[in-house]
Amino acid sequence: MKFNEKVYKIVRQIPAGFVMSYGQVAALAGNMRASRAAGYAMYNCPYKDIPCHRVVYADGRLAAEHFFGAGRQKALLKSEGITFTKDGRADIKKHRYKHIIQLT
DNA sequence: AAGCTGACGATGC
DNA sequence: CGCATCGCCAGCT
Repeated sequence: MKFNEKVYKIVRQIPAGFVMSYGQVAALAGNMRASRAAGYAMYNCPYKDIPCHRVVYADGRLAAEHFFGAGRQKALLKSEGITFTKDGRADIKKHRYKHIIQLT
């Protein structure tokens, strides 16, 4: 299975109300340093059932508005219960999903 | 087969 | 704390 496929399966299993960093996804996909590759995988976005909006930067920042539209990702996350700091970052400290994810 | 690219992350200043 | 730089890895051309 390709790295990208793993990434998709992982991201797809992130429950609403939680977020994961690209690096976290990459780690679960097999390579802790492949955060960029994980982002590349998201860029492909082959399936629409992938909650790619729940994947954020390690520091809680959201992806560039260019991909989701102005404030789109933030709105989605907020609607799922994610809280934000005044800096505009997702409160990843509280909502980071740290459970094991199955790749099957 | 080789090089280029990018939804990243850690460090340095 | 914000900005700049370097290093990383998988995929694409």
